[in-house]
Amino acid sequence: MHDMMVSRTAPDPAPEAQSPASSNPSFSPLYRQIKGLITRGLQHGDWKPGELIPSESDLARRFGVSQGTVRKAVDELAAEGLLLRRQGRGTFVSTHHEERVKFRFLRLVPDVAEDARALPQPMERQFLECKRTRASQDVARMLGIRSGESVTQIRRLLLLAGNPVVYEDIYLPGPAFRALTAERLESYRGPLYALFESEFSTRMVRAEEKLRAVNATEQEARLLRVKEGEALLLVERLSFSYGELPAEYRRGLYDTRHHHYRNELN
Amino acid sequence: MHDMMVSRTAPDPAPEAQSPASSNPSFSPLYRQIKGLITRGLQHGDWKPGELIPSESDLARRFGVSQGTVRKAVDELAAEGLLLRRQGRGTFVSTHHEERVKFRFLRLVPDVAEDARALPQPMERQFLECKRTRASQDVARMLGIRSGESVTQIRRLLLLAGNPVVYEDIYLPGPAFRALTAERLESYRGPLYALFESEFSTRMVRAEEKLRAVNATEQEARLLRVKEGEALLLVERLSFSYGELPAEYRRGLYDTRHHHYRNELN
DNA sequence: TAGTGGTCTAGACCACCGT
DNA sequence: CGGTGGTCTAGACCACTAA
Repeated sequence: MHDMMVSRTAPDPAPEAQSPASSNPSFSPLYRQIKGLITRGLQHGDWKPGELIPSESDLARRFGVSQGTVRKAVDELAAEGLLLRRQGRGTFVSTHHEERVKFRFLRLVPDVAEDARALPQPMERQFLECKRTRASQDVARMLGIRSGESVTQIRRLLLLAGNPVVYEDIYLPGPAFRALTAERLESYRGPLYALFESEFSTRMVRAEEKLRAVNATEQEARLLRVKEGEALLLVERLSFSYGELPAEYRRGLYDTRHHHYRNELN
Repeated sequence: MHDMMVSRTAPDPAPEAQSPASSNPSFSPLYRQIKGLITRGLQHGDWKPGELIPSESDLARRFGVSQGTVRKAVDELAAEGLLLRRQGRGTFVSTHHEERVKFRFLRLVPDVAEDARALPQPMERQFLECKRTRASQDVARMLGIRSGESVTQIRRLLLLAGNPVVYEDIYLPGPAFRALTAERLESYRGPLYALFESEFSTRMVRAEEKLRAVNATEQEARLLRVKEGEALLLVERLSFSYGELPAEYRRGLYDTRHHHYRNELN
């Protein structure tokens, strides 16, 4: 991260929250430019997940703006989950190692959970496969690569008290995950995304999911120990790393007889 | 809404974003108290959905605080969807009549939708029933009333191009909806929540959904024109009005062969 | 006690909307 | 043009953390 001043008329590259009929479309407030600079610092690896970033007053000095302007930029980044503020300590780069944000993307909760907001107890994992393969047309389209390109595929089960609840295929693009092995997956304690972050420099920032109900095939039924034809929740997830880069495609089948997918609408 | 000053030490009744190990738990920043006062004004009906609320400087004068403090309060309310800011015009009470927020709670989109963020075209509606009945134990528990109390039940289909896609039962608590009839439902153009807002003084502010996959029963299969046993997406929704008041319970079955439920994770 | 984020203020100016 | 929300500043003080 370099010290640098900032212009007051540069356009905002981020398409978020744009007025459709803006009189001056090439206008970006200062704090958004600061936000962009901080984001670039995160992408570039100036500060790694879990690390402390410079204080607001420090950043304000570097960028040549007031602390309030930096504050607004950091506010938005914290709201998007890229940064984590801790009063009295400083501002940290978000990480999937954080106890508070573990399983941030898993919305499956047991029906009997007394408090739906409580953290789910971790499930047992069983890895069935971890191999290099070529992207099918579907997978390639989701990941924004060409079909036939190399991807890493993980197949696993999640179990609760010995009962399989989730069966999923995970696809990771490109050569970044070449070194990933079944053994490493087995030995690692903690969320997959924490592993990806620590050892493969890929941090998942946000994700889009598509949900549908499907009837279990014979193979799926066997693995999840349900009857063939049983209704399963199919969850397709596309995860993005910094800069809206598609970094993982996941296809999960959830047994929802004793669990449900929880969502909040605002 | 009365003019009134505000204390600097009153506790924050809202449990949101509380530090678990706060040294001084009975501390609430000024802007949260202002937020509470505005929320109370909304509950009390001082400003109705779609109406303009007083300007920030006006509110600041009334409450005896600076404009920046009011601003922060309004920012949060706008982020929660209770208010809508429009530069140059003012701040408005959110309404389900807004073109931009119609079908805010319906996450079902056609598989072929080129832009997932595009507004779905409105579906045809077919009301099967609208009657007064007694709350079952399940429904009563969800709505926070006693079983046996009077509720209004609506049963309907949503269709796209003549094909049924959603079959749902809607339960509304108490006497507020006594006047609701099948005829009114049939004649009304626009989202249900807009009708509830305009004619029954009930605005849905947020909702929680539980999703699972179920096999279609014979009756469900007939209504949705699918095979018996076909996997359907069961969506249970509990909607809340101002002040976290449960105001609607909904049990919907979605045919997800050509549609999916879309969700974003952050 | 020093340093961090969190709140609050007062004032200036800008972008946008309706008239 | 006046009024609204939106941005930016500078400075004061508070709450919290760690040493």
